[in-house]
Amino acid sequence: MNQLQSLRGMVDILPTQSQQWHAVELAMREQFYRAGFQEIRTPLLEVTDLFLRSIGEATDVVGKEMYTFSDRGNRSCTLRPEGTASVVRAVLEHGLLNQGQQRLWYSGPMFRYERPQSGRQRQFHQIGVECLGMDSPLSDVEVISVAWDLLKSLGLKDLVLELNTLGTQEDRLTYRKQLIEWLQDRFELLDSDSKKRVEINPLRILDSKDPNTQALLLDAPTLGNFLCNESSERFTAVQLALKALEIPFKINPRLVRGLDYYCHTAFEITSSQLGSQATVCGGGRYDGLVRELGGTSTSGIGWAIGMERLMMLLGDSMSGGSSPDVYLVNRGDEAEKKALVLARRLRGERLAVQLDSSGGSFGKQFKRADRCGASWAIVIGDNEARSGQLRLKSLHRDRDSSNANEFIVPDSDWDILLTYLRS
RNA sequence: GCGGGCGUCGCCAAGUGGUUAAGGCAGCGGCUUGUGGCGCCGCCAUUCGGGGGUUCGAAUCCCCUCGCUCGCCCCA
Repeated sequence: MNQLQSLRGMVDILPTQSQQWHAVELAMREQFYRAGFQEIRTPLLEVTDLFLRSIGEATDVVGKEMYTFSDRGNRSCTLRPEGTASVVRAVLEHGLLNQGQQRLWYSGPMFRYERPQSGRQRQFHQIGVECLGMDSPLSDVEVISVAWDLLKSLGLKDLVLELNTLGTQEDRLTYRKQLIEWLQDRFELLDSDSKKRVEINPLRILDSKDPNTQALLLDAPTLGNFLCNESSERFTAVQLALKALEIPFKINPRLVRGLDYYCHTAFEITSSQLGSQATVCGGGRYDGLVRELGGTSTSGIGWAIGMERLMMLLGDSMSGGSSPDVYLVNRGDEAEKKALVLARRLRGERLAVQLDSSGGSFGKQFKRADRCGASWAIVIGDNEARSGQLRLKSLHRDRDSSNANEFIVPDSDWDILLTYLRS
């Protein structure tokens, strides 16, 4: 077929689904408002360097997944692959930290050039929060609880909170050294993917899917043993606070966030119902990022929820089309004009009004009125136009009963008309 | 980037070498140009993702290509 279609991995959200998106977004705004977060909106396009410096050049996101191109001024630009870097950039650019801590939320499309599959698209949507200038372990837990409660409030079940600590930069460096040594001693026993990673990204070998490698790793040194006092105390504090909030969690020592800027608390909320892309929410602490991007050392923590994955979990539990209150059946030149005017007036009264503008017999127009689920039909034909009357007909109730479902109202009697339509 | 599955009307589909490519839903028109939901009738793929080949003959076989989908890697 020569038919034009959307780019691979770019998905349309059709009217039947947009309803559910609105419902979810509304629920989220409400939660953010109550938790004291404010919205920030940043551009979709940023200077490539922002992501190189924040996410890390060795990561897959930067290495092979960015939509990068040169603009007409020959600047290297990138469609944002995630939200945190942009938010931090904006906060620094506008000096928001001079006004104290920041509790921000954002939402919008992100872009990653990957092979699409279930729960993964090239343009996808995230909604997330970023807190800057808050370094108590309690703030980790508060932020996690906002995500947890949010997902719970949408009626999701079977969620698992997975938790880990990545320690400080120094913790990881010493651990990394030890791990590389340990791996090099067993180099020949590793799978081919892991062999390539020994020097580049040894921590990720811990997450290898190869069963032999996994078996081997049972005896490998673990990051837990390399944590400094501050790191392990913090981790304990986080766990205690989660228990106090009665949020269940599972420690997953293999949970290593893919982006360089994470440290200390790392977490994911997963669902067994999502197939192989099980993470619906992921986040963690990133105390080094602000300085990395040129600000004064400031702690940060945040998370992001993948909207498409969330929608998959919700099924169609929150969908449901909207139908108009009134369908305006009209026929005849004079009647059409009156109907057009009436439609506007009723809309001014906050009623949802659909005007039949395709003409045809009354029978045809009623068919359409019925199909769109309107509660009321208002009929204006030649007779009504002449006599200054409106004919109302209830389309839902009283269909089979003997109750009257048709009423005649003078078009000058606005109050009676509205009373009917709102009943 | 690498594997597996699949591609027949807007949607769900039958059809696996032989004259006009079933059927259902949706849509449109009519019975009914002053009244909907039911019913009945009619219309709705010169064409089977695209290109090439084999054959007297292909949606059906072969090759190439494009797309979708699931998985790997990685992430939300």
